[in-house]
Amino acid sequence: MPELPEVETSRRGIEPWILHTTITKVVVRDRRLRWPVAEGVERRLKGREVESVDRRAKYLLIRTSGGTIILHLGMTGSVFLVDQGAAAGIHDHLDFELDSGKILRFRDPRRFGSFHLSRKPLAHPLLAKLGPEPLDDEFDGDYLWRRSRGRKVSIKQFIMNAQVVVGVGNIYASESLFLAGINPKRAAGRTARHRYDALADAIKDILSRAIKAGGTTLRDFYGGDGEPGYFKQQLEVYDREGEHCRCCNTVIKAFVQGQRSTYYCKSCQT
DNA sequence: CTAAGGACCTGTCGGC
DNA sequence: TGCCGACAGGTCCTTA
Repeated sequence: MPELPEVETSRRGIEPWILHTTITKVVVRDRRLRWPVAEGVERRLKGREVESVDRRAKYLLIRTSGGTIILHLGMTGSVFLVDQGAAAGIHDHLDFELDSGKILRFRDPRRFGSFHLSRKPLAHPLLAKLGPEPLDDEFDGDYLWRRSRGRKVSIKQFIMNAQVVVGVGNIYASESLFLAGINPKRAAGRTARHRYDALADAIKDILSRAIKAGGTTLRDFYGGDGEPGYFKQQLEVYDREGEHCRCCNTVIKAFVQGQRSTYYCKSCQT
């Protein structure tokens, strides 16, 4: 479900509700997430105040005096607030009860999401080797070009690799390649420097606009405030197979690449 | 080191 | 109406 804009939308949605509140109780209904939820997290978090709500890649980082909660939403995860006493559904795996009378609830039907508690979250094995944030200044065309030398993978799979750059998932990979005019099948190592300049700019542009629109809701994404994302209306190629390119009227094609669907316009993207 | 494929899960949708 | 396969916003792990 969530790529970087959706996680950032979730972060902004929950932050005002949980910052500087105290966790009075943690309820784990199902420990079977992507990795089993560690024993004892309930005790470690009880009575702790939420000191900050951050994001690194697609991870939400909720810092408390008892350690930092590292939450990943996987494909179908979401976080939202409900009033205390609200009935939990079958996929509501985690509750963080707050002294404000609200509950921060984690729901995840497919259970690809994860929950960890760490004193040093950025050094956690899952986060330690991640590439740069796409919206940071250190991420640019020169960086992408340098990292891509000698790589034979397609450029689409290259930018979806979190060790190269984080946060670019299946939707925004197709979208940014369209915006940069690059064919997704092109080999990463055989793509010219000036194209990487355009691609880095496109990634920053797409992600910024998607965050501004509250993310993309295709099926079931809702931000922490319960609102869907409105970026779907701005998608140029993703999920538009058989429809016409808004730029040149060519029919949008789809094919599978690395077991993920890719959408593109064969006329605009070379 | 890189690249490719499988694995983990549940829900939904289209076709027969 | 009911069943069955295909597919879905992620990413780690194993194998070659």
